[in-house]
Order: sequence, then structure tokens, then C-alpha cells
Amino acid sequence: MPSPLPSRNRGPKPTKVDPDHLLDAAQAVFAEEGLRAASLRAIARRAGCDPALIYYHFASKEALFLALMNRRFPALLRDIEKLAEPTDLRPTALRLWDVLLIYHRHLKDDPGIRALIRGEIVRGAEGLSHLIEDQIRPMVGSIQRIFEQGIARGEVRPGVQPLLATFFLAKMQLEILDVLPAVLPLLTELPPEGAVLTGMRAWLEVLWRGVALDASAPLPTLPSPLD
Amino acid sequence: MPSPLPSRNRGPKPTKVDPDHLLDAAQAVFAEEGLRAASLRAIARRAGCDPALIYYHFASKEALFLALMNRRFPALLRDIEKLAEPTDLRPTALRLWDVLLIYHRHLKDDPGIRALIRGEIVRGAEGLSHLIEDQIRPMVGSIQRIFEQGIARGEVRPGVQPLLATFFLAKMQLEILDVLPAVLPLLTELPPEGAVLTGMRAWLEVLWRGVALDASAPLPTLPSPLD
DNA sequence: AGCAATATTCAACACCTGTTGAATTGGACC
DNA sequence: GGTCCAATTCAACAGGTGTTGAATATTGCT
Repeated sequence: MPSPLPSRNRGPKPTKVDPDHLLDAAQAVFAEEGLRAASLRAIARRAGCDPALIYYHFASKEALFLALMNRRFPALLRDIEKLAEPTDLRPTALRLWDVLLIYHRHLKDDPGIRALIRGEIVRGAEGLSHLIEDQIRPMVGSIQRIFEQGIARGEVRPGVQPLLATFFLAKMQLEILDVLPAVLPLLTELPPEGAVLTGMRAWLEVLWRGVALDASAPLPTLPSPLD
Repeated sequence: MPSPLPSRNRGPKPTKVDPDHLLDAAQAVFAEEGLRAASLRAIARRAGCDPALIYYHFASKEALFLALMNRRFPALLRDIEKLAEPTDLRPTALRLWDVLLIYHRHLKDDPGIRALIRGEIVRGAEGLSHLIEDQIRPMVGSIQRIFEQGIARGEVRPGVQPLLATFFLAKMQLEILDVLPAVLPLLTELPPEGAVLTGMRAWLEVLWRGVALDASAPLPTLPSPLD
């Protein structure tokens, strides 16, 4: 008999493990563990395959994470960019609310991408820097433009710095998506359900009053997300 | 000759490695690497001793981290609580600025504690939960009380929810301390110096206008931190 | 001088990590 | 029916992790 013992379950599976399925598993694990703590073995377990298979489809753990980002970012970026078009003449407060809703829609199921935006990049992998260049910077630019247009239209007071206002808007939205539901039950007896929407509304009200030319003008009615 | 080879450098050192020195090293490493990624070997290297020595002074890695928190938190909590005393009749905007300054003073050199407050607790170690109970919850309560007093004094509009306003204030301050200096050079050509103070001022202006009973009233002059 | 307590290091354990090279199988094509 | 290629697994490597038990100097006490 041959010295390497004949293991029968190698070779292709009846149903292929396509890269997208791997990405799904990776997204789930990155979401729970964070970029650094997520292990390829855990991802493989989730996907129902061997860790080595990941290396057949992706060059490294970092490349896997990058592919994950490249799957999500373009659609998010496109939606934000569409919102920033100068032909959109709706009230600025409504457009900002739409920014929050778009974030909510695209990111609510993907804490991994949120962690990336939040700044895991900063000391994280180097290979992600052109992702900032190509995707995050234009996104920030678009939101910034909404504020600038708001100033030009006499809705936002001229003293407001668009870049900082964008920073405030985006950062707080991430905190609301991530931290508010987790932290609210710790501090009060309130259940976490509805916390995100409550937080978003309260946040936009504060931000808008802080930024509007006429702070006492009422907010337009804000539509709820449809999902 | 004795079978265990006689290594000459065991036993106590000429200068003791006291636990506080260990905590200093731990703080530095936790700051750079984060709670999970910081290794005891790196901490020991920083402290100039053997990893095993850490276990002579602390029961575990988690206990070390906990001791680190217990070294910083009480002073921070005391300062915040003093600020919330109802006998403090200064303008609410100034008291909120003081909250930002206190955060800045106590936390600017300690990203580890910031990471904890930010939410590394949520999925992190279980043993930290009573730290939330004993230290973080009263801190949040104090800031909340400042908002409530502001409402009672007719400075803050009654529609504002003190808990959410506190969440906004604290979370954004952490983002400003951590993320703003790292992210600003990525998005603009601006150097990171002064970014924190600029961000703090702009942030308080937005928050205060968003929260004040009379949003058009000017902010009181905000003193700079002294350090 | 001897003894006990204290502070420190060494060497190892068991486990987890990203990654790789070789082996293997199934299906498609000729 | 044989051949080739794509997809998958196995077993291992080298390194890192928290942790522990034993060995060992030093200090202070009597």
C-alpha cells in the first residue's frame, strides 16, 4: 500500500465554494472580531471549507479584506455622489438626512467596513491606503460639497467649515450605528430597539440647528428608512 | 556539577521593578497596539524585565489592564463630578467646554483608556463590567446633569434629551482626540498640529448652537487649555 | 551566620496564527 | 478513455500568545 494514507475527501466539492461565498463568511467574521482578531481558520469554518482554499482565491488575509471593501464601497460612493449633485435643490437638511440614511442602508449590516472607515486603517495594513485615496476621499468630498452648496444657497451659515462639519456628521453616524445600541442598555433600562433611528433623528436635529443659518427654523419632516 | 546550568542573573535586581513602572510600560503598549493586540512580551520588553514578572504583580493580562484603568479613572471621575455640582452657576456652554477640557487633560496621553470608553468593553473582557458600573456610568450621569441643570436654568431648550446629548458630546470628543489628528492629513494638506483644539472649538460651537435655548446668542469666550 | 521572605528569570507548555507545497479528486474536452 | 486543468484538502512550518512551575539571587531579620 502507498505510504501517504489515501484520504478520500480532497478534490473539488459537489458544489463549488465561489469567492463570493468566502467574502460573505469573511464579512461575518470580520464583523464580529475586527480586522486583526478575525482568523482565517474561523472564516474557513464559517464558509465550510479549508483555510488553504482561501489562498486559492485570495493572495492573503489583507487581500481578502481589501476585496471585501471593494465589494461594498463603490455602491455606497455612487449613492453619496449622486446626492451631492448641484442639481439637487431640496432643503439641505433633507439632503443631510439622506446622507445618514444612505450610511444606514449600506453599512448597517457590515461592521467591518465601518471599522475601516472609523480608522482601523490608520495603524492597520498599508495596502489599504489607495482605498482611502479612491473611495473615502471622494465620499468625504461629496458630503463636504453639500455643506458648501448649503452655504451658497443661504441655508447654512458661512462660518461653518465644511470639512469639519463632514467629519462630525460621518463620525457621529458611525458611533450611532455601532455604539449606541450596545451602550444604551448599559446606561439605562431602555432596550436597544429603535435606538439607532432615535439617535439619528436627535443627532441631525442638533447638527442642523448648530449649522443652519436660521437655527430657529423647524426641520423639514424626515422620512423614515424604508427597509 | 549540578545538572541545571547555573544562570547568574536570576533573583532580585539592583533596582526593583515596581508595579507602577509596569503599568507605565503597559499603558504605552496598550496605547500603540490596542487591548487585544498588545502582548505581555512587548510590555515586559518595554519595562525591561521578564514577562513572567508581570504575573508576580498581576494575576493576568486582563487584571493588568484593569489596574491600568483603576489608576486613571478615579481622578477623571472626580473632576467631572466636581463640574456637575449644582452650585456651579457659570454659563452652561462654559461648563460643557470644561468637560471637553477635562477629557482632553486626562485622556490625551492614554489611548488605551479612550479605547475602553469607546467600547472595546462591549465584546472585550467580562471582568471590566463593574468598571462601567462604578466609573463610567457616574461620569455619564454627571454630564447628563449639567444638561438638565441647563434646561432648568433656561439655557438649554427643553426638547433636548440629556442622555443623548451626553452621548454626542463624549463620543465626538473621543473621535476628535483620536481620529481627527490622524485623518486630517489624509484628507487635506493640513498638518495635524492644532487639529484637536480646532476640532474641539468647532464641535462645541455646533453642539451648543444645536442645544441652546437661544441658538443665535454668541458663545462665551472659551479659555484654552493651559498645559 | 543562618533563615525566611521577596523579587526575578528561565524554560517550557499548549494553543493559535498566517502561510505554503504537495497530494488528490472531479469534471471538461478531445 | 485518456489527459489536462481547476478546485479542494492535508499536513506541516515557523512564529507568536498567555500562562505556569521551578530555580535562583538578593535583602532583611534574628
